[in-house]
Amino acid sequence: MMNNRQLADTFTLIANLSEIKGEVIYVILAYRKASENLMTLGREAGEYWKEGKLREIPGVGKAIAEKIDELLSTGKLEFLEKLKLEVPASLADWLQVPGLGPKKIALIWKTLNITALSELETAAKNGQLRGLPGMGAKSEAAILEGIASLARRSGRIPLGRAYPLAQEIIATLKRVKGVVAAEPAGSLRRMRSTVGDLDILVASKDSAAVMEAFVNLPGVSRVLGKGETKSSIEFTDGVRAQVWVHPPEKFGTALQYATGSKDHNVQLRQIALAQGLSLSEHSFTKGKKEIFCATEAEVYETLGLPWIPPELREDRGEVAAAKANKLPKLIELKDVKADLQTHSTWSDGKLSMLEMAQAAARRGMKVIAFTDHSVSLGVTGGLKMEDHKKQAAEIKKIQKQLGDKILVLHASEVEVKADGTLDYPDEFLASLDLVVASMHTGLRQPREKVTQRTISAIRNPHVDIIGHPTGRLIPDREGADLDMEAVLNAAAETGVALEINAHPSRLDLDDMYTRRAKELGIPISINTDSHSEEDFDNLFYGVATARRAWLTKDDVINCWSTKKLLSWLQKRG
DNA sequence: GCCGTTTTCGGCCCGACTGTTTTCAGTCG
Repeated sequence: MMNNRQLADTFTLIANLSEIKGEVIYVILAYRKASENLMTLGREAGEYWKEGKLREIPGVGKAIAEKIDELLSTGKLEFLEKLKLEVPASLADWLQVPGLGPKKIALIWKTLNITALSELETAAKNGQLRGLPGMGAKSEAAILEGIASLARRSGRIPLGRAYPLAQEIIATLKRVKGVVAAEPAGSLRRMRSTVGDLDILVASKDSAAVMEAFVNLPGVSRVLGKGETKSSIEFTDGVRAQVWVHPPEKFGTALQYATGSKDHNVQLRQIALAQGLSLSEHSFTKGKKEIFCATEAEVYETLGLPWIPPELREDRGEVAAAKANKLPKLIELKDVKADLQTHSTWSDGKLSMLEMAQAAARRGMKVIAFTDHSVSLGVTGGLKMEDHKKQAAEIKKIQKQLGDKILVLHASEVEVKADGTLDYPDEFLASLDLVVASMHTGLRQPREKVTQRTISAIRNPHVDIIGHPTGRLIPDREGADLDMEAVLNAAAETGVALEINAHPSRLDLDDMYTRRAKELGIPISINTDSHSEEDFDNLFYGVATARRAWLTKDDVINCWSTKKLLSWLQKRG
């Protein structure tokens, strides 16, 4: 059965081919919207389908519901097959080329009768594109450069790489004379796990100076555009960045606009229109009157709304919640008091337990659990059962040194083996303070098998937390093909906690599934999985993911008082 | 193609930038 991602890809393909075909734009937008909503559903469309409730999925009406039904029943779609006969599917790849849109693609395809990207490249090299209506030598060169940059770019940029890079750029821009403020915007500010490019917003009256500094940043290979309010660049590694410059008195509307998401902004504009206001990145206008907002809070206030945190601005119900004054009080970094998955030199960590505990304490942690790997994960120096006696003795010793600065828990990240059994027997697991069960191998098992494996770990009464539940690695590896609804239901039943692994290459569970987990009342645990001191700083990304999932500090066991956490662990056995 | 405290029909955000235009179309976010 097709999963949400495959369904979403199908509708994106329909949208792309329809666009090249020249279909009315709103039909295309509808397919795109449905595709996006499927990607961020948190629950398989197949579940809705079984219940006969496909149309409850936002953006899915009669026509798209019928198409989903056909895809889920037969795995095929007659409509798409016919569409491919009209517009060759390979043309959809052309849309990935920066600077090439549906109109030009259709023009080139129909005039030169070519469909492969390689043919397009050859045509451009041979000078066959100049001379087509509206195209000259520059368009031709831009397409060639676009194809080359496509090859350089490896898709979306992980947040863990994008965020520090953006901070560097911001630090440089803040030193430019006249700059009052500089902030990340776009999906970067909304803290999505991956971003397409880096968006940065600057407040200054002297736009030219900022643009000059921006296009001259170290490592810039191309300037894609340079204007008074907006410029964009590409670095040698293919990463793209974009800056907007607005005067300080317009910074609020500009930051709100540039942060998005697009759909969130559409909602705000509609509220504005209902009040007779028009909202742009520059200001509100009412007839000839213009209202400026220097801060974002003023923008929302003008609309009669409380300020909405950027992580929520995905058009997933946040505007309605704001209207009803029911926005959650989101978890913050300072609320986290415990790190329940860390590694020391006992397995593959770089520092001793004492050094790790001290580093965690310096960051305000009150509890740290050492979850060194279990025996079967040989490459990590996994611990045999008898090793744990020695580790327990060392914990006793360092606890004396640490005093009441931080409480050290003796734990283990126990491997869920390919056959679904855990690496240690139950009697032994019962003797540990805390058990995290994780999968590192056999992630490509068939859906049923890998799901059953996870559920059997969830059902083990000694397991407290399921570590990085899907095993995804950003941006390289998709997670296991889990039946997530079954996994979440099992977790809700047993009360086990699911982890948001804070490492930026994991962020697993993701925001969508975490939000679904919250709906089902499942406790969440945010852990850094630290192997070194710097790794503790990744907590920031884990908390951001939790915020995107609408979590409050009560939803996260790492924020509980030590007493409450220990009593929860004790009850679980 | 979707959707509804202004609509079951008529809307659906809109401004900036570039290139090929001589007043605008295409692309992008």
